[in-house]
Amino acid sequence: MTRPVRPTMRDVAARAGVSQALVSLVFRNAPGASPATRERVFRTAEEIGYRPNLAAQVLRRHRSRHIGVLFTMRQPFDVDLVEAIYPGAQQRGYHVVLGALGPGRDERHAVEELLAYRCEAMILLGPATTAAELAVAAERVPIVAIGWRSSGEGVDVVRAADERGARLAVEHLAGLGHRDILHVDGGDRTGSQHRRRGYERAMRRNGLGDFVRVLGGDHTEESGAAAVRRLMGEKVLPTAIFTSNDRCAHGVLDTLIRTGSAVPGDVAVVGFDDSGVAQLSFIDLTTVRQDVAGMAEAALDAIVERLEQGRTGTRRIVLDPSLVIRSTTAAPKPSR
Amino acid sequence: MTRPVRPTMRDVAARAGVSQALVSLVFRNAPGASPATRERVFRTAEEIGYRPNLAAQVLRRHRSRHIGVLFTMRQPFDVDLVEAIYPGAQQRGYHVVLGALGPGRDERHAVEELLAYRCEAMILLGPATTAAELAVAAERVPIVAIGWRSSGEGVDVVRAADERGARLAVEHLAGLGHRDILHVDGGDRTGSQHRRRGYERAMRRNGLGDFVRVLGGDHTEESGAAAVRRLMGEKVLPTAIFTSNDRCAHGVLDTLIRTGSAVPGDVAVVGFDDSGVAQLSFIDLTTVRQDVAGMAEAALDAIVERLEQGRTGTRRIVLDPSLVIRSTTAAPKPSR
DNA sequence: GTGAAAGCGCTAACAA
DNA sequence: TTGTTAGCGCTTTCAC
Repeated sequence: MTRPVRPTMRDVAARAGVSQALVSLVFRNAPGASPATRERVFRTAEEIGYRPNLAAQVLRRHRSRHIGVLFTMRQPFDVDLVEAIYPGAQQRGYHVVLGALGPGRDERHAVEELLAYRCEAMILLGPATTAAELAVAAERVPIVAIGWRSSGEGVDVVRAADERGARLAVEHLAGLGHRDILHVDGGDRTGSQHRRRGYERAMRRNGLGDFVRVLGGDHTEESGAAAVRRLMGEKVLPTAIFTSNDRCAHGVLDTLIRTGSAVPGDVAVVGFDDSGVAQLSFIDLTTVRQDVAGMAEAALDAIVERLEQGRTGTRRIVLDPSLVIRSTTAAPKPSR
Repeated sequence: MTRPVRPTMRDVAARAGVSQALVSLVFRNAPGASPATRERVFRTAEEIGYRPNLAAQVLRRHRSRHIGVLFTMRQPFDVDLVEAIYPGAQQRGYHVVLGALGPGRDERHAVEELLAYRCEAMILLGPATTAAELAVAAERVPIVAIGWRSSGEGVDVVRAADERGARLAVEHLAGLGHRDILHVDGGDRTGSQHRRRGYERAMRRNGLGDFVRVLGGDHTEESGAAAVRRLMGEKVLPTAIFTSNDRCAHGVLDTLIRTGSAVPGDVAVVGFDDSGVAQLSFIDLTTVRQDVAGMAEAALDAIVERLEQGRTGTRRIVLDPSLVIRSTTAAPKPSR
């Protein structure tokens, strides 16, 4: 069991015939080394396969330049966000450390782990943690919650204007002539409460207060499927269904089609997020698009402001969603 | 911009009135401290909010106890594996460091990053990297590739018996009376070639050599949808379609249903993986199940063997897949 | 049962 | 332009 001892800066220095400090200089791209030396150091390092020891760097620099990102692998929207965060972080000179949430890995645990890695800041996607718990973590490092509303101090929030998004959906449907528009909500999931409220208000504002109807759900396909199955017991289906996210819409859509309802002929469907599933050619879901790239940028900017510009006040950034009209919506059948 | 200076072991030691070395002892659960001292150290640490500095630990111990896991967030099967790896790694006393692959984040880059974090070993899920490239990385740390075939030395491989899996699918369909069984393959994706070969062989072995037909695809929903659309131009559809993975099967399934074909009435569909999508109630896909838990365990064991038991020879572990019969398969219509 | 001391690989201030 | 030096926070002998 030979431990593969990796070359250190000292080894590079010895081989290149310079001091170890100079090697450090060169690797940090700091000024103060002649081009010739620079070249030689790099070549020597290459030759012996040297790679900087991040642990030593972090220890010495008192900075890790790591940003922790907590997310749920199963949520396509979270994945979209993570993919947008990666390049943005790199641009700003930070590394991303992923913390996956899931069965058996709760938020507390994951936050602790990211803290142990010496993350300088954390981005939380759709966190379920209470404000109080977050505040504790926020004392240690800047925290940005995406898609989450906090009244807690110290936690920056980036989110979509969920209510406006829901209004876009309702007005689109109402504009097509729909009146019996049902909402499958997202329970206590990210943004759900405000999407539901936005739905209710928009319905009333459009004179459809009598048609307001909400079925309980969450942000999974199964909850959408279950909602439609519950509906099947009734004589008439609503002419349109607006769901709290795309995964739920997927369940609604597929279950409708499999039970013989045409979409959008019999029932129109609108989702929320515009995650990958909505964009599949055979799903082609009309949905409320959240500005993923904008959210990622805003979150990173919020972190940089705190880390490098000394901001201390809490920020709340709200981004406007937009409606993406695809093929799951059309005017209701004239017969109704 | 006050840098929040975190308490160190020295601080704990000073406050508890012991030496710093003793605090270290206590935190490592090493023998040699009285219960009273132990208690006091822990209490003091708690009081001042001390948390061990992982960077310092890694630097000093020459061990990070980190295992890097490279995966594709968009592949449900990869996500299943990651979720199985987490608890297994923890049991064995290791931390998991995630490296996400995706657009703009290639394997080389991700491997380099995990290496920089001082990962002691790496698990690669369905890697696209060539053997040669992997061998370079394998010189530094033990590498286990899941679902990948390597002839390269030094890289352990854990995979499903893809050919057998394909045979299970074909024999199930043939047993139901299907003859015209088409395969949508996975191009160069993980396991595809062997699934295709398994399909071809099983067809011939069952006297269906004349019906062998492969449509090119990959492991995405769109490739399944595209395959069905290509098929629509023809007078008759096959009575059964076997795809190289579940996502592709999803595209096949949904496109069939949307274009008016009944499943399994008109066309039977079989996927591969048994990932989350296959288990959705409204998809309920008959599929070839890969033993995710078994693969995760095998990969972790392979790593521990190398790291702690000094194994050096290359291992190849092949796990048997099994057939999960759900509702997308049935006997073909008698008319045909 | 406890403490002193050396040093992991690197950075950064200072000296030459 | 280059070298010297003092640690970062921790682990780990080796004394006491």
